[in-house]
Amino acid sequence: MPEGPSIVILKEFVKELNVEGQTIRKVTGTADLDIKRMQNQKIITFKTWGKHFLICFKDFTLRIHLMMFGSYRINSHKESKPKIGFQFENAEINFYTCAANYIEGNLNEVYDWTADIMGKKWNTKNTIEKLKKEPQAMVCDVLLDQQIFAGAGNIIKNEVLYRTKIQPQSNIRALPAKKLKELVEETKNYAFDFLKWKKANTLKKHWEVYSKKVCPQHHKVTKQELGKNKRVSYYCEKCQKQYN
DNA sequence: AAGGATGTTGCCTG
DNA sequence: TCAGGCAACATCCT
Repeated sequence: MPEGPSIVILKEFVKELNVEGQTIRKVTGTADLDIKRMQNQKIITFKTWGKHFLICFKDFTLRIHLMMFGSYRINSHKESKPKIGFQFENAEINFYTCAANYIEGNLNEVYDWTADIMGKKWNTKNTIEKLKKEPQAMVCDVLLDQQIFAGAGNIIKNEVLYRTKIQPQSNIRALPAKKLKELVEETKNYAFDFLKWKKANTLKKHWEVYSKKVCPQHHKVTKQELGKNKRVSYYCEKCQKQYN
């Protein structure tokens, strides 16, 4: 489910319900949280930041993270009890297998909106500045750093590195300025391609290295756990260059 | 059909 | 003491 673009799709679906400004009739669920707090409260709006789905109330916000296995149903439900579910006068939203937490006060004090790769305030220059502060970092690590590329996940990481022809172990400091800029710009470009393909149900079809055995040039794809986080990197040793 | 994976947190250990 | 490692969470696809 996750990665930023999928959360944007969730937000778009939810906004179509036109429940912003409406009062929640009933909140149900197994979440370890004071869920009754939201009952009879008016929803101001829905937002996203990276992989976070945000339900905003007057003085607080509910943050939902779908993690690896999360799912949701709109105007329907699964057989299992939702982790958290909302009933409106004419609509229903249910979330399963997610992490839910309250954020108190002003969201702008919690979130750096310029970090969200799907957001309006995201910008190349700002992101390059952040990257330059971590010259020793590997590109496979920074692409998963939510403070820099909020919303990027392992699919985006691998596909962007293939597009930009950079091997995942490369260090930031070793990338020529032009290449660094390309890396940053392509992350946003790929994220929006991801959004478009996900909506069309054709995302997997467009994978060039992620979960693939061969790249589009018919070279063998290397699969390796790399970086601080030991997440899997898929890359082509022939098409992608190692910088260091 | 067992194994792996689009993610993150927090506990345990050396 | 604290950073790093790793389990936990929980579901669906291959």
